Amino acid sequence: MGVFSKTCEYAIRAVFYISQRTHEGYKTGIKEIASNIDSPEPFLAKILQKLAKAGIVQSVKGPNGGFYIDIASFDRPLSDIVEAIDGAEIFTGCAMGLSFCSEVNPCPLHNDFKEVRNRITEMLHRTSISQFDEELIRGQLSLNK
Amino acid sequence: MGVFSKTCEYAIRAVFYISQRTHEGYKTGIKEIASNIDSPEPFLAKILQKLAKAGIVQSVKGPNGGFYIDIASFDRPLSDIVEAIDGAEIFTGCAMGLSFCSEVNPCPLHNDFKEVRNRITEMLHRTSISQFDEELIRGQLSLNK
DNA sequence: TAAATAAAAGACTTTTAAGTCTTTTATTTA
DNA sequence: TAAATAAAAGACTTAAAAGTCTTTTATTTA
Ligand code: FES
Ligand code: FES
Repeated sequence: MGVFSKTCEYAIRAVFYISQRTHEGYKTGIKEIASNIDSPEPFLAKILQKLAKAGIVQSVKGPNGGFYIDIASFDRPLSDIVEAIDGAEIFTGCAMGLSFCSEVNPCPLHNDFKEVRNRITEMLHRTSISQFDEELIRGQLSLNK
Repeated sequence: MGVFSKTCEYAIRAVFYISQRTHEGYKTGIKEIASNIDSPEPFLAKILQKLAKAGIVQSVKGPNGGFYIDIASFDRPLSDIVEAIDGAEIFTGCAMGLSFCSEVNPCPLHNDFKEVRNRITEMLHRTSISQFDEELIRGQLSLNK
């Protein structure tokens, strides 16, 4: 089990890929996205629908249609994707599954785990959707395999 | 979704509870453990069987039987529990679900995520099963709710 | 040694996550 | 305006995680 659900992993990879393609001036169809991020095509379709409803990606139907990211969305943080797919638990939940994390009656791992959680939160808030476009275009970063 | 599976959360809570009770001089039955860590009793039974096979907890059947932790196991790190239940993925896996994490062809989150993963790994290696016994006995830490 | 106790074992069910398929709707272009 | 294209919608299936139940085995104690 990873830190994010499989669905969320596909979502993040897809959004990075779409951002890169938008940066290059293209709208991108599901088939191309799926093959470039190594995900099952119909499942990815479901995920992109959800992201489109959340306003994280944009889409147009018909010939020359596909998915893209509008200027306003380029700077959205990765945390928006994670929250839309997996919810907020990763930002607030207890390491050991207590129903809520608190300073007043903490679990044994609380002090260490809140640092971990903060790091994850910082990473996801600091990182933007379009942040890696150039490195992806240059082929220095990987979204598949 | 948390960082650990639900099964693993129960396992950690149970082991801390058994350690505390062993420290106080008792063997503890499943019913008592389940009610004190707020877990479903028959599911916990399965989990404890697995931990017993892994040598992380010890058990004796029959009257006055139950679960306890032998002296040699007190100092085992929490990572042994996590690895026995969830496997090693949390220590080595890629944030975005690439089939392996590497420096040579990293995903966009690699540099940030390896720090997160290192923190989790350190926390789990540094923390021992018996480390919180006294605070648990004093009621300063919580394993339920 | 019989009865009681408590974990081990394994088959089973339920729930959730992951993945697929078919039909509909919107858009473009010939 | 018809044909082609591509996403949206929703019903559906499969696989994995979570949880339950019943029977067996080991141990103790009366
Ligand atoms: S109470 Fe468990 S992490 Fe805060
Ligand atoms: S390659 Fe993704 S975390 Fe290392």
